[in-house]
Amino acid sequence: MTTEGRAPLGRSRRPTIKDVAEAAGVSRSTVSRALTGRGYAAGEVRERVLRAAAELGYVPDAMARTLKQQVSRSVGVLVSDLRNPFYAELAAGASREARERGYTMVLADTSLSAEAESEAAEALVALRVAGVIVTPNSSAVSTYLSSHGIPVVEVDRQFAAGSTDGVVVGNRVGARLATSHLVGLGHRRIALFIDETDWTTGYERHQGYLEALAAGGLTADPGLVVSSGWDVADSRRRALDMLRGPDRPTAVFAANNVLAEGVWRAIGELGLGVPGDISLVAFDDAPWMSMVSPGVSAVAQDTFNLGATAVRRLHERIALPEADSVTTVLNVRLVERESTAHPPAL
Amino acid sequence: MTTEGRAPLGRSRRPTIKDVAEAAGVSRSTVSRALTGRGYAAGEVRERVLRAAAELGYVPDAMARTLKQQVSRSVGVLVSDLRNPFYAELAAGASREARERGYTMVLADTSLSAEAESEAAEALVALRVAGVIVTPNSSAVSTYLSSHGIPVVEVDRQFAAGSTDGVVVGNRVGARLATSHLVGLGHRRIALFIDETDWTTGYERHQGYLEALAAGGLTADPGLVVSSGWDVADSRRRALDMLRGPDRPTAVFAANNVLAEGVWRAIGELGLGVPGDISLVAFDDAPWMSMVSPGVSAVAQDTFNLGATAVRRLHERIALPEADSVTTVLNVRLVERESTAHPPAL
DNA sequence: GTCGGATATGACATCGTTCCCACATCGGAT
DNA sequence: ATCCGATGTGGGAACGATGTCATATCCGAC
Repeated sequence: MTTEGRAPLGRSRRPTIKDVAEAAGVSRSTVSRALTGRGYAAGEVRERVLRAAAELGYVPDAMARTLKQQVSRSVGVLVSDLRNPFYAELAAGASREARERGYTMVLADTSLSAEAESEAAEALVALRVAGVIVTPNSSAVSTYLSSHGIPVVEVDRQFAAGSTDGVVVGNRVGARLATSHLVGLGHRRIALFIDETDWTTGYERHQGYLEALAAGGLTADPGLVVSSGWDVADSRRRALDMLRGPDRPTAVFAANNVLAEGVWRAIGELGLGVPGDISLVAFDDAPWMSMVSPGVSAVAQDTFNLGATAVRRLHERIALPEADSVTTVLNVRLVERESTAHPPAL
Repeated sequence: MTTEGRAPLGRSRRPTIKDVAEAAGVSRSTVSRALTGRGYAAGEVRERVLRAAAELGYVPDAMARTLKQQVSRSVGVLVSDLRNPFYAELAAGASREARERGYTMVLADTSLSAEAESEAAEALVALRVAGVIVTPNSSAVSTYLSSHGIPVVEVDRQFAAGSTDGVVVGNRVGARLATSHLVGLGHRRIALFIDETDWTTGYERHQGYLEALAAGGLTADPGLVVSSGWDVADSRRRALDMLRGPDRPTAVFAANNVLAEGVWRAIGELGLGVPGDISLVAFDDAPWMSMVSPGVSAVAQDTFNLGATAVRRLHERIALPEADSVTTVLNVRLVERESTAHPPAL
């Protein structure tokens, strides 16, 4: 609490490199060299500096450093919806990997809105982040960030394949796996619940579904492909409609965990038996799927790893800005639980 | 792609305020005034500047600005585990509120480790964030950050009540609510699953449990209070032990969603009926609790709002650094589902 | 015709770092 | 004695923004 020296150190001004220099009786340059390890600093002097720094509780100003060096140690992470366990886990993976590589993570939840996404992107440009990983809602983000010279990695889905790096999962394979599983059990009327087919995820999963049907010698019935909105409420509503209607399917493949939740709730409300009346398989293995009874079969993706891999890719990209862009595809696997069985006998 | 002027603008250097100034034919000062709106700028000039800035795609460097102004527009958010829906939702709430108030969010997952927490805290000091909200693992963070003059808000649990702000929920009330509910149904052997009782959350929930027992005229049996580890696996193991043992309880109150999951799984594995053989109520209403059947009764906290409120509190604190510290307590409510009923007849 | 306020703009120091350069000292070789 | 490389250290100019201050011009009032 005692005020020291002539400068109004007063209550508490953060110590700067200058304060450390004075305390150690050397110049700012020397302190910088001693602390960063770049350039000469005699053993005894280095020790003195380190001691002074520790004593003052000196923490170098990342802003000033970044400004001078023109490279930041922060990466931006843009995800659609942290409340969805998929994105939360992806962010968790990114966080761990970022920490391990010495990056801090600037995160924004873009709420599936293109506007929030642009705003966030601009903030990241202002912060001069070293790179960004994003689950894009449009092609605008990647374009915008790239135009500002910021490396981008698109995760989960891609809008700018070819011009930016991507880390995705085997959507087509996964969808085929899930659908084939149903076909193999003898189902012939298999519905697909999907939110959009413009994004790569939706498109690929739809394709995988169709491929599996074709491979099983089934003709695809467009009436069985339900374009749902992105939320549980809408999915549930549409599932109720479909399951109440005539000629209902004997199995449903839900293209993501949110849609699966809607379908699951609808099934429960209608008092239908799973898998007795209807089989259900989901893309993306959310925690609840292993908690409910019967457990829901699902295509599991290593979401945590998806985030971690994206940060690794970004790190490499930052090191080699001019290298050709790469899309990494992570494998998925089908987790069979109790929600899938033979269709009911006629 | 054409190189312009004498300076090596070359491929792409980010435009600075100087570039805008030259393009608009004015000085840097004028550009600054025109863009920030602080100080004079004639209508025509302002327009010219804005146009030049837009044309160049100029985005002010937040680093330089922060360095000069000595105040940043970033807040730090430190959470224990993004994979836990509780923390994910808290982060989501913080994110939305941060965006609304014009802050960017620097987030770190501290993995329940004190070491990661300190590291992250130091990074936040280096970044000169305007403030930090944290779900603390120890008292060290708040102390450390405060000593560097950074405002802190502790969320969910408090280690530094009195000296820093806090935003928590009515833990004691909630636990009493849950336990009383069981007592009211006629249960006399009610187990408590809890991970630790050093943190305020654990302590208060334990107290609430005890109070409810006392109010119901029951004597607390220490053998019914299970100190579990923090993960599902351990909780499950201990639940198996207890439920297999003699004289098992007729009801369990799990002090958080992770413990509840362990207990739920154990019950399922043992083939016990809920609520026929055993009633279950949880603190913290995780998504799966409304998905499973029977639904799990739970003390619901508005977790999203918890994060949002913390950011609001932080914002106020930043504005008034010297004001007395405040602890905000959010209300909880008991959501009754089907996992709680009268104890089995003897 | 000069004064003074309003209106506008630019020069320049500054924030906390880094790092290029100049410079100092020293021991040993010529 | 002089020169040289090796070993250290400090001075000072950046980085990109802001904001204070000085200054320039104009207009109307005395």
